[in-house]
Amino acid sequence: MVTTVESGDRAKQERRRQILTAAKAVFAEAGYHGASINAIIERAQIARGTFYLYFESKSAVFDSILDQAMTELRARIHRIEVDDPSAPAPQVQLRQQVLSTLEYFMGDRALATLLLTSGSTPEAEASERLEAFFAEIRSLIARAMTTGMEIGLIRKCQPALVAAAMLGMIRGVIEHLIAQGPQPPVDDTVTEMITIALRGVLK
Amino acid sequence: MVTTVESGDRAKQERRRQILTAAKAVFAEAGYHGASINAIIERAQIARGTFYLYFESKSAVFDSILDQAMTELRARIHRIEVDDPSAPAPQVQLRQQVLSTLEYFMGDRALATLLLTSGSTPEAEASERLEAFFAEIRSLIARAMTTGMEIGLIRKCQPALVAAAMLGMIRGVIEHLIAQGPQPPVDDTVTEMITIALRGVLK
Amino acid sequence: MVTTVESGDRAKQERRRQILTAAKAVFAEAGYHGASINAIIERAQIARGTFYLYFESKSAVFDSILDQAMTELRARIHRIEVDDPSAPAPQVQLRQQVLSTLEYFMGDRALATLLLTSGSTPEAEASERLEAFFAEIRSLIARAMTTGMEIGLIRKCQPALVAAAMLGMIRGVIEHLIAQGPQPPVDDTVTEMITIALRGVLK
Amino acid sequence: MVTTVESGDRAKQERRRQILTAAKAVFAEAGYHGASINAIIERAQIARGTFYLYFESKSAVFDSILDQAMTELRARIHRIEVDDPSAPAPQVQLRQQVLSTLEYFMGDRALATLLLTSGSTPEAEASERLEAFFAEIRSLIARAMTTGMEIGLIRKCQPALVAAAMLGMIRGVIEHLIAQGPQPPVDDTVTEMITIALRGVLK
DNA sequence: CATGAATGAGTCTTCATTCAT
DNA sequence: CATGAATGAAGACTCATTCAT
Repeated sequence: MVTTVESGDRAKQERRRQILTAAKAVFAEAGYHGASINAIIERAQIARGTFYLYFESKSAVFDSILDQAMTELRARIHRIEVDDPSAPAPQVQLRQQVLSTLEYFMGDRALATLLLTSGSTPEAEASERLEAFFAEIRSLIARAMTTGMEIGLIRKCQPALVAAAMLGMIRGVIEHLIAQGPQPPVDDTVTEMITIALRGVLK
Repeated sequence: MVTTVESGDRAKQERRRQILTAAKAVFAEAGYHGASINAIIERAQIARGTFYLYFESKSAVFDSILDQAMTELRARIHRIEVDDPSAPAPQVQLRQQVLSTLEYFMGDRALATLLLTSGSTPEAEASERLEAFFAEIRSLIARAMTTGMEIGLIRKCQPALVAAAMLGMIRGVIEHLIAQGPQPPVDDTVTEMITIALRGVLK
Repeated sequence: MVTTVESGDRAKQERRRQILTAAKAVFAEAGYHGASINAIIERAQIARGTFYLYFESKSAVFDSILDQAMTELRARIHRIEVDDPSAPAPQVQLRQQVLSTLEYFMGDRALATLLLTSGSTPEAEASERLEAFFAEIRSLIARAMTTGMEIGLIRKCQPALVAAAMLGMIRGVIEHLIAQGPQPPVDDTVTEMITIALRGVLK
Repeated sequence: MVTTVESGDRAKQERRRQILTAAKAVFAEAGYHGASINAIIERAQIARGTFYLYFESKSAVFDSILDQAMTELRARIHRIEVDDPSAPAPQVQLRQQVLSTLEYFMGDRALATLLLTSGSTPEAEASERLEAFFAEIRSLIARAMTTGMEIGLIRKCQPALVAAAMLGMIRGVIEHLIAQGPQPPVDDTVTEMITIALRGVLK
């Protein structure tokens, strides 16, 4: 009995995943408005009603996808620790976070596309949260800049502007990697990105 | 008679502009799918049928807007001339182009929003052309990098990746400026942007 | 031009009427829930979108129908004037009101059916107002009873109960008339109804 | 073995009742169309499939409820016996039947609501039978009137019309009692009702 | 017998587009 | 040229019913 229930639950989770995956792909291809429940259920190979057995509405799936992605990303991105001597060097921490983030996106192209393009999309309330998430990251970068200036690591600059530029740069690179097709050696890319950010392109 | 026709033509052009302006605002606010013909004609103060007198379809206005913007931008962005001794120094040329571009966007926020967010939106064929336009710019930057490397101005780097990063950075900054509200001193911003790109943020 | 506009308005009113009539019939046949927009537009010979050009929603038409009916009925039913010497005798007033009401219903069977059966139907807010309307009438009758008792015309009784019984009786008679088919001589019916109410059926 | 089967049958009957009770409440609250299988099974605390183990369809439960009610009512209402000297006086018989009917309804408000409002509801075939049932009662009253006229007890009147009025009156009163809330002294109400019917409200 | 996941026909509503005036 | 009434395809969502476990 217990086994039955458990396998039932597992099956349910499986279905949910299946729908989420289909929805993610459709949203990535067509955007929130352009995506139709029809397209999602066709891709997921389920009946119309089944969709609504697992999600309350179109915007609910959308929100669910973005929320999960933001959770995953938050787990990969933190403040860089500069005071704790037991922590790795700042540049190592930075590299680690960028690498981890890029790898996450490369592992789920559809999701990356979604994250990059769904800043618009009113209607779905998660969209605002996505914007808030980006603001959060910009703020993280800005504070890193301020700290860096204080400890003499970073040159005098406008932290907010630099943060906006950096986040844009990251997005640009991710877009580039996605457009490239399959697995590029993310490692070298990270090195290049960080170099650009820290030293620019001049000789 | 000729005068009448001419003034008629001028009036027609005026109407077209009026619709385009309204549409631009609506598209910027709601995105391609979220924008309704209704919203556009209300904003333009015209009747439903009149809209279709000037544009074939919803996507036609959208395309028209993007096309015009791309034309304007192409007029502001060129290859940087390094051989011609009569041309200004490369950094001056660069600065001029970036400044002109930013000023164009600041003068038309709605359009800037559109350009930044309409990478998604299938349906409207201009969206692909927009993607092509961005590719064009990335290619311009990439070639500038290659040239720069050849003449020993730029350090060894992956031009395509750098181009993606730079374009992303520009988009990030424009987003930032738009979000800021009214007229910031674009001039300083340009200086900062170029500094980041060329020298990074390290001291 | 004025003529055109006016005829346009008249045409619009005509359309509205056409839809209302169709809707009334469908609601009467199938009840609020059972009635589908499909059935209404088929009966009205219009396209789906046209319906929504004239009414916001299904419940809006329903409300509109009931509201209009209640307005019409209110115009036919008033407090019976017993003090004013210039007014007709109470029994004449009563007869007049009952007659007028019955004639109204006989002139629009579908509407009568609707009024008689839509006490249930939640969802449409007019349904509550209909219930309130019936309560209003019951209250009118109850007060008439009280007054009648005071002036010694009516025997001692429970006004509220009598009111409920009387309203029920009226509804029962209307149902009966509708079921009968075409034009019965409403006049005799009214006489009988009033006689039952005032003197009962005993010899 | 026999015992098991019997207890099984009894349990089955129990389940059936449980579902009927739940359904009755839901139908009374929401009407036939407004009632959902979902609401019924939630109220009955059973699984979706179980419902269909006991009833063929939604309309089948509905029919079953109405049928049972009609059976119960038929057991309470008969022709009034005027010839048999051993029978109670006609007015006593009348009183007994009205009282018994009212008590039945007061003991099951949900059912009363259902009976009063389900005259509409096509779809469920029992609705027609309900209409037939009402016709049956009207016919009973009409024949009582005719008989009454023949034996000089009732004044000259139109039996069919009087029957419709009387049935309407009964329904009006039941509605009134239900709306009142808990147990009013049904006895006095019956007296009033019969008085109205027989002698009217004039002094 | 009981369960509840799955189904898909059907519902209301929106909106880009057409066309008679 | 301008208008706006009319259209109907398409979209999101509900719910009675079925069936494998």
